Amino acid sequence: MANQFGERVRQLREQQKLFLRQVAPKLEMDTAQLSKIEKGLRQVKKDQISILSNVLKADRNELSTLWLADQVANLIEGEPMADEALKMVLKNRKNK
Amino acid sequence: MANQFGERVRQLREQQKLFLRQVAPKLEMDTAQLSKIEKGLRQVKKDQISILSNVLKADRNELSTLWLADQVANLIEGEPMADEALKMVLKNRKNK
DNA sequence: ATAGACTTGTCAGCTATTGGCAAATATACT
DNA sequence: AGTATATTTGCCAATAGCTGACAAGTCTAT
Repeated sequence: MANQFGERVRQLREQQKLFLRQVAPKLEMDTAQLSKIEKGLRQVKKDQISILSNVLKADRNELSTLWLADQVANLIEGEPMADEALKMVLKNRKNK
Repeated sequence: MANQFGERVRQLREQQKLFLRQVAPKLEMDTAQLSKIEKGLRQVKKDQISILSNVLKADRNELSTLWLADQVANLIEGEPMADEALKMVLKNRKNK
């Protein structure tokens, strides 16, 4: 299961030398939840992504992109027609 | 909301000159449900896709691809970082 | 062994989705 | 007009899936 988002959050948090205990309250959750988010076992809410990027002094677009890429990757994982479907989506997007 | 899958199903069903009433029972559902599926208001189950492609004499891969493309399109719709995320997913897939 | 950081498990409560039916609408035919 | 057939829409109980909250667990260092 793709979890680039959670891994990056952990990396950023450790770079800032912050503990789960320090970050979790900013998101109004406990350390257990944040731990699961970093491990990809729980979903983060979209509005929590911008809070996270503030607390971790990260680029909001970077985190949003990683989060979305994980969603897509999980959706298509194990799907034989994944490549064709992705190409189709890209093609349809360009026609706009 | 993307619904290439449902539109194609309807097209195929009409080409085969079949009524909802004739197709729905093969999927163990009523006409209302199948109608909603064709309109993209309800999800079809994956194992129903192959049944549909048999009944409608269609290519299972084509329908699977359309279905998956819809899922992805709905997931990323309205997301500012959609293009970057899609590119990231494609790039990660190639490294395998 | 105590403390601190993180992880894991559980589960009630919440939310979203589904299945099934009934009623409404649309279209065609007499 | 009315009748018949096809499709659509609305509703809601049942189900499935997810979340929040807490407790208990592991791991590491002192």
